[in-house]
Amino acid sequence: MPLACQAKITDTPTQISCLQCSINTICFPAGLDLDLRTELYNVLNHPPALERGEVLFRTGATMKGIYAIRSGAIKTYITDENGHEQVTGYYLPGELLGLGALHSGKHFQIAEALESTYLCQIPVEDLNRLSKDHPQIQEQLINLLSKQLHDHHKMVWHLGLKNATSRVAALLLNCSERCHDRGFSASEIKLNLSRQDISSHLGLAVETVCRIFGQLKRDKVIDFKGRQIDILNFDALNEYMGTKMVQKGKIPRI
Amino acid sequence: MPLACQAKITDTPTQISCLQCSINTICFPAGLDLDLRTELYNVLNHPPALERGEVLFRTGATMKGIYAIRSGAIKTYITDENGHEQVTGYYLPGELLGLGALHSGKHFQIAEALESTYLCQIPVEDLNRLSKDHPQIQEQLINLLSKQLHDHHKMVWHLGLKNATSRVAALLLNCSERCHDRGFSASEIKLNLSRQDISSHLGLAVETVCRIFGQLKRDKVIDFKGRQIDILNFDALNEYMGTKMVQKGKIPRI
DNA sequence: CGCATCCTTGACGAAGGTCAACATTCGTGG
DNA sequence: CCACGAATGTTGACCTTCGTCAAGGATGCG
Repeated sequence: MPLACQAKITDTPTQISCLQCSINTICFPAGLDLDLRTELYNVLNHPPALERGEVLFRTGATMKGIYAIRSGAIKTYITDENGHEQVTGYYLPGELLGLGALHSGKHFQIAEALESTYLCQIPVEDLNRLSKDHPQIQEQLINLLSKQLHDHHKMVWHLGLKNATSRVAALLLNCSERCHDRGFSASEIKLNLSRQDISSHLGLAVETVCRIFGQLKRDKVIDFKGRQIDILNFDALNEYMGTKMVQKGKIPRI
Repeated sequence: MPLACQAKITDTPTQISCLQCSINTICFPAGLDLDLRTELYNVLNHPPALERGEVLFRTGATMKGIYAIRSGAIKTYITDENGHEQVTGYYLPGELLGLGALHSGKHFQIAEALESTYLCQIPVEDLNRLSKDHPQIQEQLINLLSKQLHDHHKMVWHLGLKNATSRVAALLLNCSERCHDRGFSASEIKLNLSRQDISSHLGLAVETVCRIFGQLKRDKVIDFKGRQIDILNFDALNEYMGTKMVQKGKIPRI
């Protein structure tokens, strides 16, 4: 019986193996008998790849399943009446998507691929069916939900930071940490959000994000080329995120 | 067999009945047999009231159980090295606390009572034990977690809004909605956070929060006396939260 | 190659932070 | 019950940070 997905671990977040995946505890819980493994293998499916700009689900759509990202990246956002979008989340390989819709069965946000993205999906009906008979699976689901909740608490913390630089620093460190947790490099990260996406996520203007990136580069805290970011000085970044840097003239003009 | 808590529904969020409580589906799931009800009644306990300023749990503390607020209010916050605190959440009667700690067993934030607060608690070990035998309970827990996740997505959205007034409006509307969901008044809310707490939560200065409150009062969008807030014009508040209000001179000096 | 999209930088003004003074509320002890 | 002080809330003056507008550069795609 082959495992469902067997990608290799690489240095930059491209493809992820089941070992690093958020839902591997669901797909392949420890100490499971062969029958259940087989059944899981049968319900776990791989939708066709999403191309950049393609939408996985929209606001109000019925939840079809829970998704884990195998490779690529997804952003979630909401739009107001004027079509103006605000990014609410950014998901990396190995991470789960759309769990906030479990209780209502309806999605609240729009999920869009930022690049070619491969997913694993477990359809809700299969999940529900298997859950009924296997408390282990439910237990894992509870753990995953709790973990996500924890991550979101962190995000609320980061978004409540008072100045632009600390919010940018928090985003970079958060992304770095998540990459690291999945076995990728913590210092060389590909943040495939446009500057526009980043600014909308953090509640800033695009130009402010650019200027802060530029400043961090000049200060040799990070280096970047486009969306490929290299963190050079974690300590400095942590200080920027903390309260220390609320002093005068940290980001002078020119 | 008496039910565990039998408070009455009132107009302002003081005490909540089990009917409106988040965890009533856990305490008393529909179609449960008498044995399980009895067992639930036995594990559900009521810790002594917390007084204003008392701490329910701290960062790093072992999770003892899941808590629902019967009456009162709780804020959660984190502190940096300098002891500066940042509020990350605000919890009303009928709401759940500390679910983000389920996966690790350790709390990440500090939870502190904002006034005299009564709680219901289900100890983790009892929850785990009952969960093993009763998939219904686990299912409910999954629903609750998913609901919270959804709420936090909203919070991330609100905190990403670009200007101070819209963030304040979002907080007020969010609070109003949650009061309404629990059967309380949507327009007359007691937001028992200090201005300091609000500002720290929204990433603003205290003075800014005061000025925005003052402006909203002058514009007859809200009225307030201390922490008792009366929403007079929901449409206006919604517009403030949206993008419309990013025009010039909305908050002139005097 | 040419267009569209994204990124970057500058100049300027407005929103919001900081500092300071004062008002109000609340809790405590006389 | 009042008096006092501490904590909290409010307002004003001033200045920094950040948003806006505008222009130009880089990148990618057909």
